[in-house]
Amino acid sequence: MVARAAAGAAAEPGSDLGPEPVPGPGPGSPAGVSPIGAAPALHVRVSDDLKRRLRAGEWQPGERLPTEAELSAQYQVSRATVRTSMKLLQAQGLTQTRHGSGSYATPFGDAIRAGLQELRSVTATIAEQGHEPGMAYRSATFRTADDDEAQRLGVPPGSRVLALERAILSDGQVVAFSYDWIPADVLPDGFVPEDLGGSTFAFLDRGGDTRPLHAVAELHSVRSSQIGWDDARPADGLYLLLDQVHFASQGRAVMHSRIYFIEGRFQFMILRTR
Amino acid sequence: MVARAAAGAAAEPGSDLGPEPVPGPGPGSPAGVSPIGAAPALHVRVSDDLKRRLRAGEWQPGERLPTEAELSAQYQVSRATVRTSMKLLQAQGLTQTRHGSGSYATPFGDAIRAGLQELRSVTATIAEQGHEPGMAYRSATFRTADDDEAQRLGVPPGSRVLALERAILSDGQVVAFSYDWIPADVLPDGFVPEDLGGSTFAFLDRGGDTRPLHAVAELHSVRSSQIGWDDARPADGLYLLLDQVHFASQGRAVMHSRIYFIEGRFQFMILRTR
DNA sequence: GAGTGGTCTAGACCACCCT
DNA sequence: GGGTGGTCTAGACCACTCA
Repeated sequence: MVARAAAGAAAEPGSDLGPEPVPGPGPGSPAGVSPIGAAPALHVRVSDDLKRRLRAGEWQPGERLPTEAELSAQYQVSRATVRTSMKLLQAQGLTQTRHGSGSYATPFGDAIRAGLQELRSVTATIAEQGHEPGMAYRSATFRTADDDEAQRLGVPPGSRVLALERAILSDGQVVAFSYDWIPADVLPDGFVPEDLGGSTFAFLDRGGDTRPLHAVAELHSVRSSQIGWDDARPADGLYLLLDQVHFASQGRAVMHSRIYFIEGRFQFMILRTR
Repeated sequence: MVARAAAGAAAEPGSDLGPEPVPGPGPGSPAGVSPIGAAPALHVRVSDDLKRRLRAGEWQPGERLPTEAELSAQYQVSRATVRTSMKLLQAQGLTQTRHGSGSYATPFGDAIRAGLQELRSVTATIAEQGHEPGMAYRSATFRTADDDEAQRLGVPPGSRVLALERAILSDGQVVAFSYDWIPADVLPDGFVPEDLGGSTFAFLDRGGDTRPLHAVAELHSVRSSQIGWDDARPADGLYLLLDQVHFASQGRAVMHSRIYFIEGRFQFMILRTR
């Protein structure tokens, strides 16, 4: 059985050539230098390059992309890898694929972006939408987690947690009130609240093994006069609540957030696909 | 080159054996008969069976599932197929996978399911959560689209649209009020409202080129006494509004829906990843 | 260092679209 | 009927985890 001796072996380990179509269209491109660390997976590089070409307008909305076989030849990768890349594009709503016909650039394109399914900090989302994010801390105190809170975070009842209360701003206007709880053992030794800086997300990222990878979010409609503070509160007391627990590797819960978005001040978009 | 003569060829076409672990746990199960039409893909059957076993409690939350190699042997499929199945489970938040360690049943479990990012009909979501979906039409009438409506659907102002008003039920209880608009030219010749049947989604699916592939959804918190009808309305008038336009192939808008979910009666979950 | 998931390849056949 | 995407297999090597 089994022919093919020298098969297997993915892309040569040393191949640090950035994403680029091999015999492709333009002449030798400047090759986007990969910063440090491990190179992204092949299918990610291919996908990134296809994104670049889409942005560059190589295929207009509705236009058909090259066939999988053609892309496979262009990038010198297997068709399976091309297919994985195409899946990424589809998931981001950049292309549509029709069985027996081909893959097409979607008419939407840039419009999307603020998708809820992608785990990003609120401030990052605001920035990406072209606004100036801001943050106003109201308090940052250590407390003892009550039973309910401990359960959400998967820590023993009575554990210490850092409780935060913040207002999230966009172009100087309050768009949300955020209540966060972070288990004390997630924080580094000698931590003081000042270390948090602007984004808790960025802070957890720096921790290495506390980097949030997933969040399980629940959505609710809430009306209350008890949420928020000062005159930033909306008159009607109407909020969209994003109640989420963030998980790092190992399935470790690193933060529980309840973000009350003031209805009408923040755009919530979701691209739904199947 | 190329050994293996009788390779390739997926599962024997005739194999209508429902999803079941081959040498697996329980003794020969009654094999859920697949109704009509094409059998689901192998990886879907495997995935469905794993879901069944998860529901049955074969692996408790946090517990490790068998390795990919083991599952590959159990189901007599390639590891690649097992991996595709696992991806489905992950996307639905039922399992988490840790590189070098294994796949684990999530601590969330059943709660999830209603993942917003997956485009499914509300009735399908209800059914998948183990409840009995229902639908009560209040009206189905042809109207002239106003400018705003026409723009959302990408049809000329003044076009005819079918306007629907429905209540969505779960186990006999109203969980949402739905207002839908479908361009008349999406409907087949000789259409009468009775053709709609239970799910508009299923109806559009039958149309071939009207099958919804994407939806761009917006979320809002709404409080109003004008939504809904009869005594099914909640006292506080609080709703979570899912305002979405469905697109079929070619980027054609085929339906605009505003679904007002009664706060507290429907679980909205999103698995956010990066 | 053994075990487990992550990535990638080459090849095969099927289902669907279009001309 | 030819072309295109959809599914599946077998095999290989790599990266990570954990005892």
